[in-house]
Amino acid sequence: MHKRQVTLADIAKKLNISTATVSRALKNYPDISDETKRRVLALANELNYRPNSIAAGLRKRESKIIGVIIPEIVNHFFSSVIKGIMEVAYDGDYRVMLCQSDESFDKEVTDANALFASRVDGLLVSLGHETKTYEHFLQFQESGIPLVFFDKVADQLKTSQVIVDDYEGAFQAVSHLISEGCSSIAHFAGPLVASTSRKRLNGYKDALAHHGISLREEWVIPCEDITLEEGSAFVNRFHKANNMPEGIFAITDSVAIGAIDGLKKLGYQVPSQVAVAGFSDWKISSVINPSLTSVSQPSFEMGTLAAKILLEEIQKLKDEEEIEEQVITLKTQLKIRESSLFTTSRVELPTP
Amino acid sequence: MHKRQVTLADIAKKLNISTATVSRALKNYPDISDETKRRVLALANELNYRPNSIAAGLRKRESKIIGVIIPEIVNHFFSSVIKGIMEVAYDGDYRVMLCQSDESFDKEVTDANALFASRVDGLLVSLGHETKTYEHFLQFQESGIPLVFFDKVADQLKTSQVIVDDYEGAFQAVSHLISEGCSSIAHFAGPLVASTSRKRLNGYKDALAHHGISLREEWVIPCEDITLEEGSAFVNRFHKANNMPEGIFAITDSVAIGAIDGLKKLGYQVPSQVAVAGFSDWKISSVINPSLTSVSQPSFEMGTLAAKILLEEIQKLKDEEEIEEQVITLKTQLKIRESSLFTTSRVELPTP
DNA sequence: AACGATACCGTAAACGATTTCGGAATGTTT
DNA sequence: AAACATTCCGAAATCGTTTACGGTATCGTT
Repeated sequence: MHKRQVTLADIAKKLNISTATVSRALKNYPDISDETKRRVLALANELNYRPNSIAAGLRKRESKIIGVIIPEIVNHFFSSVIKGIMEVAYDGDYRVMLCQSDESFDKEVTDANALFASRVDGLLVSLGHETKTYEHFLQFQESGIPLVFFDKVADQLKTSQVIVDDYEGAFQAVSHLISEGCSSIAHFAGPLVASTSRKRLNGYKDALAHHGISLREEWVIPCEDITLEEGSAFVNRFHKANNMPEGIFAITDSVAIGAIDGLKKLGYQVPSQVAVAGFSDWKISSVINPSLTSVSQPSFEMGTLAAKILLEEIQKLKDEEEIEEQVITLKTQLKIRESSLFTTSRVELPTP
Repeated sequence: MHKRQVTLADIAKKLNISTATVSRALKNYPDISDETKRRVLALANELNYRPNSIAAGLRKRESKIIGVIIPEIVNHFFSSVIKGIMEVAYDGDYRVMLCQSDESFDKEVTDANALFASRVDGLLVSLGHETKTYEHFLQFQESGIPLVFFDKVADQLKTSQVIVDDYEGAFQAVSHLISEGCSSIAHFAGPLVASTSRKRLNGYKDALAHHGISLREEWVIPCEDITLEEGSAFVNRFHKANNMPEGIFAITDSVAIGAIDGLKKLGYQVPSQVAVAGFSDWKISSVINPSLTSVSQPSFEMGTLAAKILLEEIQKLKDEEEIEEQVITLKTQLKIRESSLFTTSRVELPTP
């Protein structure tokens, strides 16, 4: 094992005082004389004493750690959320234990158990696609450990949530495509077990209905991996079927960008033949060609907000105050760019 | 505070045995009778007992946590590295405590101290730009806690490192631009305190020298934030000075993409008037227009490798074996795409 | 009957910090 | 001088698990 590290007892012994006094001196308690404080501080500094927060955690029954479970970290949206979480955690003097479920239910369960075993003071979760049951989160609720969901949430559980208005965002994006002249719009959807995917799909459907456009089931294709490749593959499929819509609304920007790429390679003009809109507004989406119309989600704010709510609940728990669950819905913003500016130079497609 | 959670003592009392026996039964020690094990397991299950790894950590003097410090998480390269780290950690039954220094030296120091206080069993670090001194990492070395650097490393410290061959990658990229016909090449460099930035700069310089092209200092501009905007701003600066090079080698893809965007807006043809190459090979780089030539770094492998080395060192420490520092250099791969395919339709620029 | 081997389990001391309770010493007030 | 307040500090319990050490009971062996 490692070399023994400096402890309170080491300092206490050298100064011929008790560990209690050392502990209090270091924490600047009022009932320790300035002289003693000075001596303790000096020696602690000299010996390079570092408090052992594991020991403190055991005694105080708090770890100063918050757990985070997300489906995937290599993802602009989630990494932004995490950044937001980490900033708030840092300011509140909390550490972040990060787990990636990799969209696997088993991993999510294992991670939840591991975080519980680590006695995190609170937990932030965005669910994976496979998750349909929530027993692995019950232990937190039963033990009274605050739990906040964000983005992909568990509606069945009574917890705080921070989500974006996926429905409204999708509705706006599709309405925009329609107002630009698209009379037929396909949707490259997400895996429909995800709450976000379902809400976007509903927004898509309702926008069509609202504008009197009938839904065609074959134009709703759910992605599995949500990749550039899928976007490309789907437009190829349409092309082969000789059934290309005038607009495409994709579950996220990667799929939209893949679609644009596929369309270009097939010889279609974007947006004059097929307009495209995405979701998430990746940094990159504004500089690609054509720049991509997309629904911007406040990912960083989602992270800070979720973390703030969690820390608040942790604090209230300490103070034995009542916790009431909050559900916060953040507004999206439609960023209109070249990929959907349809009317400028509309080119008729051959009728299928 | 939270509700009391089930402990070994609870189980022991109910079964009228000692906590020691319960502990051993749960860990399947051979000197506990099957009957007792059965009863303990059954009750533990019924009460939904969860081991408190904080207590275990204190007693065993190991936390089963590895710390990770990176400059920035909203970044494809780093998030991929983290993904690699987390996979290895997961398989080795370690938890990951993640800190983001935000390129701030003070935050890096605070994070290092916090991770030390949490008694992580090992630490993985990629340094921030501002870091010039390394005292905050000495405590780990002095306490014998394994420390592995990756990407942005501290050469002054005697630790294992996993890096990519930035020099060679840059050399290849610049040589490629030259072979495509660029007789003048600018470099949008990174902050030169970073080891990676310096190596890429050296690769750039040596490639020029190797091909008999003289270096022009005004064509080496160090970025500060490494953003799309900087790439754009720099080409604007060249344009205003009426001094546009035939090729641009950017420290990373975001800067390259920003440069391409800026060039387009200024009316330049890419690559026929100005060729561009980036570094990192972001996912997005292959689908933008023109697709971006870039040096691909094995980020995921870097993460898995660094984590594996760290876990090995932790294991060796336990077994009291000798640890010898390894320095592993991963090869880059030049992905040649449209943005640098110069010769096809070379257009002369007006002489400055 | 005496001894050793084996199987099974308990005692108690760690791990390092925190905190409750209280004690001693000094000063202050009546 | 007695009573009280204040200042400063220590003893010891505590958090929950692990583990070195030892103890008892049972059985087989000679």
